[in-house]
Amino acid sequence: MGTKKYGKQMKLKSQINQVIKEAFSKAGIDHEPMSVTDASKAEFGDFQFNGAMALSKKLGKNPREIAADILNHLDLTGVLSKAEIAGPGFINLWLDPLWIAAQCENALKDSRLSIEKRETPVKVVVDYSGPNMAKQMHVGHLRSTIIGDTLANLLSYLGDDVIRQNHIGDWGTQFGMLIAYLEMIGEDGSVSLKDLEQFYKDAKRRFDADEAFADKAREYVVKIQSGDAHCLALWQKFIDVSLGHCEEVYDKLSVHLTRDDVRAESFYNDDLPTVVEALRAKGTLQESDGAQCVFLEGDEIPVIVQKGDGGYLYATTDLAALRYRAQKLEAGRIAYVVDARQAGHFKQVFRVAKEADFVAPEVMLEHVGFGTMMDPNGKPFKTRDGGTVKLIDLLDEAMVKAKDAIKDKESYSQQEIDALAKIIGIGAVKYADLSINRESNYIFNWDKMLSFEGNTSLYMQYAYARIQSIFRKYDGKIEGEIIIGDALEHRLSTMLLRFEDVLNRAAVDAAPNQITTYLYDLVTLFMRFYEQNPILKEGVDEKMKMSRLLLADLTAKTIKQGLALLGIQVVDKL
RNA sequence: GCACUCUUAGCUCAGCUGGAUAGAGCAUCGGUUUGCGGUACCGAAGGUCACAGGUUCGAAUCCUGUAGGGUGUACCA
Repeated sequence: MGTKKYGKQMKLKSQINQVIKEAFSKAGIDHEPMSVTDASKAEFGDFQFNGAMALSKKLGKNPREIAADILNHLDLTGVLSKAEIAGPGFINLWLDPLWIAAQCENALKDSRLSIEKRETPVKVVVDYSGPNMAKQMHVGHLRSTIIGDTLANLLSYLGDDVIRQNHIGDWGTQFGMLIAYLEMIGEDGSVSLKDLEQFYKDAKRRFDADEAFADKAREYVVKIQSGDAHCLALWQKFIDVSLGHCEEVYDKLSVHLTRDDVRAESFYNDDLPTVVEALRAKGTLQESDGAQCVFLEGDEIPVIVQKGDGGYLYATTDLAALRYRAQKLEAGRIAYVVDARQAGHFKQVFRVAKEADFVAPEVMLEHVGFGTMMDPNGKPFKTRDGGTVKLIDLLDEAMVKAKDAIKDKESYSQQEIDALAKIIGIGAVKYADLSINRESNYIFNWDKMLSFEGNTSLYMQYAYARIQSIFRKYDGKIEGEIIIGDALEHRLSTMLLRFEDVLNRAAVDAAPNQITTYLYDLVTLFMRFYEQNPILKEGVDEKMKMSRLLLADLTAKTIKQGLALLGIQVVDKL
């Protein structure tokens, strides 16, 4: 048992790849080996190397021969303990239980679970949420808000320098109407603005019915744009209140957006003429039907940056924002967490920005698109009368429904129940969204998301609480080492070590569902382990008890950390 | 019209850079020495991965075409 001398080193796959690479070199194979993959079945080991088949043609040898050659030079003294050739030339790999155990023990000692921070952080702008100040946040903002926040959490955790940007919509003709109405009502606005949706409707009704009011609204649009102090003050008041509504939602969602992250549309106002000028100077600008356009090679439709009447458009603002982010913020990666329907728009804007040198060629521009939220019938999510569902109402409903999931309500105070309901309810809504492939549409289903069964936040939270209950019951010192006793312990501990790779992969792909899939697999495995390998029961050997407690502890910590990245909390008791 | 995208079990979804007999959950059926939280665990059944070609040693995955759905398509954002 004296071989646990391995340092703190993770990135599981890359370590195994390193072993393979060394074998290649010793065997004199002058090719870069492909990466190992997770074994497709437990009986095939922990990982598998499939590169022998691919090399067959290049080396003019049959794949099993090549596999044998690699295997003969494979170092089975450190990370790996066993390797076998199977089928046409697969190499199945088993990790060394001692090595696994040592790695898990190291992870337990480290507050970051041995997850390394990137040595050279990338400055990443994550643009998400972006609500329109004229209206209340509705379900359409949910996905951007929580996917974006998760991405920001994740990248930040992995060591990137994350800059959150909330590109709120605070500019445009509708604000003339809204502030004219605000002024007409004459109060400070805080009362009537309680329900922005209603306020908007009232203003619109007035606008349509009252010609004088409509004129005033139009006049006010011009006045805000020309910097009229009175109108700007009204406008500012309105934005403040509206942003306050958003913050209420962010707070409920435990989303880390603050006023410091706000870079509103209006922030770029002064830049818009210079963006157009810069494009003109580049010679990419062309007039068409009175509008200033950029025609991109191969695209039918131009990017219009200035209207015939001289006004600017959202493409102009996006270009200004891109330039600001690339040049002022010095971002190396800019991610837009926006509805997939805007794919075409971003594709064009990104191209223009690069071609105009607003953004250096090496800067990664990505549209992190996502699908639409549907009702259980597969239709876009709406209220019964066809209106949009206010996000705050949806979240409140989630908390109400969540109360049913609490086990012994009698043993909690009302306050505790409310706090629990928030953690459960909001967690369920977020998890349901984050656990499906970002790019596809998803069907919103209360019963499913608030179930204890399947890949849900409650199943995770339950597993976590159950582990905590083991520790409450044990209530003693945990001292000892991890012993990999059986196949399930082997699989569980290996799974625990995969966490870092999963996070890195999810960060690259901007895919939160890779994290949830992992957590679900981990918890399922733990539940099986726990069922089969008693921890506190009579007759369990003391050393095994300690080992299992340690594994349970690391599992709980991994669940907690994984959920934390998704912005979901855990509780010790459910 | 053109462009983009999707189609995997009855339902909801995984399936990572192509790899072995395509995986989960729900629903259905059956099981678990009073079980450390049974809101759990185990098992059975269930798929021509829309269809047809192609590339490859190997395709749900890559390419082409067909059918069906969704979305976008110049002065809204």
